[in-house]
Amino acid sequence: MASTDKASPCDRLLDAAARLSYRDGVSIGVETLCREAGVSKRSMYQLFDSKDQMLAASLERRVARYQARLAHPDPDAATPRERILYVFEQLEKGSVDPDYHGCPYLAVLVELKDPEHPASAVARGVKQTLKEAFRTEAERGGARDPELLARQLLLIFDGASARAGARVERLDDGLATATATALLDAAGLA
Amino acid sequence: MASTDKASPCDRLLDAAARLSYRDGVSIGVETLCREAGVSKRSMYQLFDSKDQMLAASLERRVARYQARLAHPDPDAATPRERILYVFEQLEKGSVDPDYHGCPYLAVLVELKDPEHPASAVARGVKQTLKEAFRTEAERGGARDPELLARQLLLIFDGASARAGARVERLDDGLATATATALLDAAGLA
DNA sequence: GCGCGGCGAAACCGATCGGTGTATTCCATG
DNA sequence: CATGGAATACACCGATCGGTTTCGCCGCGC
Repeated sequence: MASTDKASPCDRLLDAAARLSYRDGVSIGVETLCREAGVSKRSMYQLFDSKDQMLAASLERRVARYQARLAHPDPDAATPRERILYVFEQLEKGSVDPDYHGCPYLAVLVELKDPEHPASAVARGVKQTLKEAFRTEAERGGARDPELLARQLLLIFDGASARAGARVERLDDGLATATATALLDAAGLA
Repeated sequence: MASTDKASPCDRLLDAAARLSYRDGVSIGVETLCREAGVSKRSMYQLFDSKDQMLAASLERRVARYQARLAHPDPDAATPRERILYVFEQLEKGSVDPDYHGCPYLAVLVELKDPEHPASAVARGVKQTLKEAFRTEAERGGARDPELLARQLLLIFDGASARAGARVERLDDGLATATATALLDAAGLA
C-alpha cells in the first residue's frame, strides 16, 4: 500500500499540503493537493474552511516534530552550549537532503508577505519558540546578554537555512555550527 | 506628472515589475504589471519573450543601484572592517522603511524554488558578488580564513534581511552590525 | 494625399485559481 | 434492514493565469 493509505482523509490532506507546499511553494493549487492526498475537493472543504486554514493546519501539525528534531536527545546531561550547538548540527544534517528547501516556516513567512495570513501566525510562533529556547540556554550558560545572543543565533539559523535551501550555500562542512560557536564564545557562554 | 511618465515603456515596465514583484511576490500577474506601468500587454510581449525574462531583467536592472548602496562612499579612506560594517549599517538603515520586505534577491530565490529560472540566476549572481566583496575585504584585513568569514557574513546578511523583511526581527538597534562585529573579531580581522 | 508601421485597447485562448452545488455511494450504527 | 453521516465523483461558478490575436487609431515618410 502507498504510504498515504489507511490514514484519515484529514491526515492525508495535511501531509500532502505540507509536502507539496514545501516543495512547490504555498501557491500550490487545491486541486493538486486533493489529487495527491486522494481526497475529493468537496471533502476538503468540509474539513477546512479555506485553503489558507488548511495550510495553517498543515504547518501546525508538524511543529512538535520539527521542534523535537532540534532538541538535544539527552537534555539533562548536556550543557547549554551543547544544546544550542545541537540545533545547528541538526540543521546541517538535514540540509544535505536533496529535498531540503530551507526552514519551511521561514519560507512561508517570505512567500506569504501577508502577516495576517493564518499560516504566517503559525510560522511566527515557531520562530518565537525557538528564540525563547535559545534565550533560556543563553541564560543558563551565563551569557553576557542572553536576549542578544538568542537573536544572533536566529540570524544564523534563518540565514543558513534560507541559503542552504536556495542552494546558494552548503552547510555540510559545519559552517553553521562554526559561526554559532564564534557567537557563543563572543557572548561569554560557558 | 506621475513618476512613471516620460520614461520609455520598457523602463516603466521594469520599474513596475521590480516594485510589484517585490511587494506582492513573483506570482504577480502580467495584467496587473502592465496596468501599473501604463503599457499594453502586446507591447510587453514585443519587448520581452516571457514574464520570466521580464522579471529577470527587472532584477538585473537594479543590481548596480543595489550594490552601490552597500558600497562604502569613501572606499580609499576606509579600512576593510569599516567597508564590511558599512554593508550591515546600510541594511539596518533600509530595514526601518515600512515598505522593506527583505533582500529582493533572496526573496526571489526562496519564492522561485526553480534554480533554472532566469531570475534565479540573476539573484545567485548578486549573492556571489557580495560574497566575493566580503572575501576581498577579509583578505585585505588579514582575516585568518577569508573565505569562511565571507560565508559567515552572508549568513548574517541574509538571515537579518529575511527576518527583518518578515517582521520577525528588528535591526534598528544594530543587531546586524553587532553580530558582524563579533565575527570580524573572532576571525582576527584588523 | 496616401500608405504603412507601431502601438494601445480589448477580445480571445486554454488552463488553472479557490470554492460550491448536486447527486451518488459506502459503511457503521440502531 | 433502515437510516444517517461521511466520502465520493463531477459539473459548475466567476476570476485570473500567461500568452496571442485582431482591430483600429495615429503619426511619419513618401
